[in-house]
Amino acid sequence: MFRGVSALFVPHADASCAPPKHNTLGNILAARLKELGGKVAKWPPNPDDVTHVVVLENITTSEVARALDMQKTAPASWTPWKRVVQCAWMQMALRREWQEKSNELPDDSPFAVSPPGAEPAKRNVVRGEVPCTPPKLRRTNQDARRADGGAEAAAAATAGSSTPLPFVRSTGEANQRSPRWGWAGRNDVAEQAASHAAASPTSLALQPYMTASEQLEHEQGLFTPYDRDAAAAAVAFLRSFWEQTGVGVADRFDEAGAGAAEAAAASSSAPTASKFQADDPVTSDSDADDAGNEASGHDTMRWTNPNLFVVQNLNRLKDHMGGDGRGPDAGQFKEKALMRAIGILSRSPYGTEVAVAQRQIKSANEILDKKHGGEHNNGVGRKTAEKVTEILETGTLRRADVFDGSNVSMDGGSAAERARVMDALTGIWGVGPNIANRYFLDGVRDADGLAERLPFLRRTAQQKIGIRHRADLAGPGKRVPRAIADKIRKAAQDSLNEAFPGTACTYLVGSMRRGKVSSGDVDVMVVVDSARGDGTDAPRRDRNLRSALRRVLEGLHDRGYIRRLEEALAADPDVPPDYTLSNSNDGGFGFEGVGRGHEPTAVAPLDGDSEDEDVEEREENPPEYDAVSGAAGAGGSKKEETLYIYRGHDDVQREEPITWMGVAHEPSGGPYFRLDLKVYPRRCVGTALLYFTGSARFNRALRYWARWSPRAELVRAARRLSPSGPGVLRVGLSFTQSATTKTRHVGELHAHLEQPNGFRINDTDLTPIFVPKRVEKEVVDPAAKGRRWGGNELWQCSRTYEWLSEADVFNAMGLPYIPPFLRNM
DNA sequence: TGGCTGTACTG
DNA sequence: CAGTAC
DNA sequence: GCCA
DNA sequence: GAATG
DNA sequence: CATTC
Repeated sequence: MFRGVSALFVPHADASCAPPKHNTLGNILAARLKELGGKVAKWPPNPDDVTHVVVLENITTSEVARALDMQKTAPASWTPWKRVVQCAWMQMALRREWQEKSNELPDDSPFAVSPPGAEPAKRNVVRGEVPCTPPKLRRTNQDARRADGGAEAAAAATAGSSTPLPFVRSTGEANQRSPRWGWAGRNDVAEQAASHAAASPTSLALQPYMTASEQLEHEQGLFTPYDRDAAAAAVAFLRSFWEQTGVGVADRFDEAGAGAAEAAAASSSAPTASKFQADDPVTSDSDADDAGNEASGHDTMRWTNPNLFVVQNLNRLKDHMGGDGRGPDAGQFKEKALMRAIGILSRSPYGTEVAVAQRQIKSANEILDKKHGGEHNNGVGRKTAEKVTEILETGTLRRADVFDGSNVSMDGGSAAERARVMDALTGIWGVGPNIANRYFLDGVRDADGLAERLPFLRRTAQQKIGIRHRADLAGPGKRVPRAIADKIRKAAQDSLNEAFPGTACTYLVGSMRRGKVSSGDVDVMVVVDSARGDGTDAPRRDRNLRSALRRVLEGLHDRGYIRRLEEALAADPDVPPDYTLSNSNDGGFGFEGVGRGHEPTAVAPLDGDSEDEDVEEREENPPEYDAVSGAAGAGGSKKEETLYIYRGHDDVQREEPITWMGVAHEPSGGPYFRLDLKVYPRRCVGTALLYFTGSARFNRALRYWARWSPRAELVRAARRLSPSGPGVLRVGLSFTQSATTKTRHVGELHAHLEQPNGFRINDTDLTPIFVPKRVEKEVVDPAAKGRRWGGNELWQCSRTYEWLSEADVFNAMGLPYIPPFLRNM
């Protein structure tokens, strides 16, 4: 097709104008171009050898000229212009070749780059991504599809909440639903447990709060009973800390706990209280992590909430606030702020006025007038209050109207359309707000539209899987029933038992462990006890965490739950040419998913003493166990003076957690769902379970509280755990760069430490932290370029602990054990 | 004005 | 790094 | 958006 | 090509 | 990934 074409690739306007390298879009295109008989012009180019100038970005010809100038190419020789076209043209040609076996070059005029002097086209495209104008053809197709979708949606709307939920058993479940704890009061703990037991046939009758996986814990002596009231109080307390919201509300746990418990009990006496369960684990169609949505004005809100109207309006606005990830101006936090108000209102059994009286939400005026004598507003401040006032007074929210008005246009389409498209696109696994936004600006309107472009997009493995299974995975109604999750867990356990009897244990975690009867995905955690078994310290391949994961995957494959990569590709009739080529990362396991850490990566010198080691040599001669165990996270082997970082090498003992995220379905067929596997060493079962059980909000609340709340008990707990008192320490410095905080050792800080005053929690550790107070000496590497200790950095105890149960973790923090089903925040 | 959980991985 | 995910 |  | 951000 | 070494 490209015979006679000699293309010069221009990377992009602000690049250094080096020829495109590696796996860039330019390279992919260049490779295909050569395959199809074209030529790729060398850089710097000889004008005579070039028939097309292909730009990887939507730039003007003058910018191209500037780019060429920088390469010392006489601009004069480039006039008159050859065809300067967007790379989309080549992509289109390639697609045509692939789809239609066409032999003709497509018309390039729609892809011509605007001439010098013309208004530069808007740069609404990621570098290297398919730029700008979508081909006409697809636009009409889209219109057709959109019309269809609209009709369906309308039909669904008239039918009420009858949208079929593919994964949820259609019979029975609705009738098993019962109110849960929380607003409804203390008895509901028991009720919840009962319904939980009903939902989980394998639960022990005697201990109704145990899920199947807890039963397993119990058998292993890991389960700890709990004090129901204390746990409920602790949850109420932590909840008040949800993301900074409740800071200062109560400094003392007991006071706050008692107060909250009281409030809960009081509200339970309200006649209609049980109607307002925002995230009933049994009832809810979505995970608790989405709470707020559930109370939204959509068809999930079946009960009558006096605040429904206000909530609906706030929610309309919230839907347009979707975030820019965690960036500095991330809408994430605005969204969260709105959700706080929405949550308060939707949980309240009273109308707004009553809620105001109860201080569940302050009245707009009150907030505007004063600060409540120092009290906090539950994180609902001026702007939100104004919005509530507006809704109450005018019956609508202008800002939301503006967004929702279909005639309001913004880059790439109307605001209302944007919200819809963003929803559809972010529903794809691997596509977040930023990427979705780019696609929107790019003219993509739905997942199918994105799928059409897939061959010409450099995308992550996740996104490819996400797109391939978009029909099964996307959308709010797609849920996995507990029974299937149980089967998967059991299959995993069985596979391990066959291969490595007695050394590995599986848990069903995620929302399932919190007692939900269905979930958006299946989370299974594997714990490998590498030390158990033959009684020696010697590493064994079969105790390797990675081996365990491989074994689980193979077992799941043998039983028909997951596919090998080849099977997935073979089953897909529409596999585009480069679908398999680029950057697919399956973790080296060969199954349809994204594995983590499969190649040995780095051998870095420790303390800068030794020369760089040869990675390949190390691979050929796997290091002895002693040398490697240090690398595995136990503190480094000073003897070797080299820190080995292996990403899951089968020959070494690997003690770092390993994950696999992929898709699975029932052996008999049926829709695919997301499956997450994570393997941990035994020493962190407790913290790992805590993390992987969630909920996300619970984790955030807990971590935030543990780190920042200078509660006496917390400090005492930290001191109890900490091996050393105050002293002079050397610490690294961390700094913020580009909206993310990086820790890098750019210097040393000699400071007096006070007692540890909090904890830092992650999925492998709970460590006491110190805030260095008086700085004595600061030695900063010039490379730090003036960056200094910010004052908020923490020194973290380097000692590692064994967290063999969740109860240990709670204990260490001075918290009562909080059972999983109470963690649905 | 900076922080809002903490971490690992891709491309 | 920016982005995504858990 | 809210808070310190 | 590996390392870096 | 894009860029630098």
